[in-house]
Amino acid sequence: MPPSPFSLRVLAVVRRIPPGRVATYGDVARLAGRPLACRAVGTIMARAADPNVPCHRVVAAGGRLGGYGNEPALKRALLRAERVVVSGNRIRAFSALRWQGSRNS
DNA sequence: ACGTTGACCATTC
DNA sequence: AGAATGGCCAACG
Repeated sequence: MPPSPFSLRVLAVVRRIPPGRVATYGDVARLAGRPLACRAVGTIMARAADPNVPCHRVVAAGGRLGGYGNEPALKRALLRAERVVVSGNRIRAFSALRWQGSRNS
């Protein structure tokens, strides 16, 4: 079934997240034009099968890892692979790594 | 720190 | 069409 425009918007935003940086579901929702659609972003991510979208760079608020479809440990590993230091369920220097799109990429 | 509650949105049943 | 679900978020108790 064809994805909704908002889904594509969300995917587009996530695609723009630079390596080594992260964004929260809320941020992605905001950048996608629906500041309150944080949940929808989760749903879209969970169902999105687009390999171009590094959904592992999308984390929960407060620097928490959030979840991941099948393997949450994989998300952690992927982030670590991009120099993002993850401690337990939390990201170190999250505030610094957080990409809000309004800054320089 | 933890569970609950309210709110918002897309997708799936 | 209506209800339930989900990788949420923030506020409250």
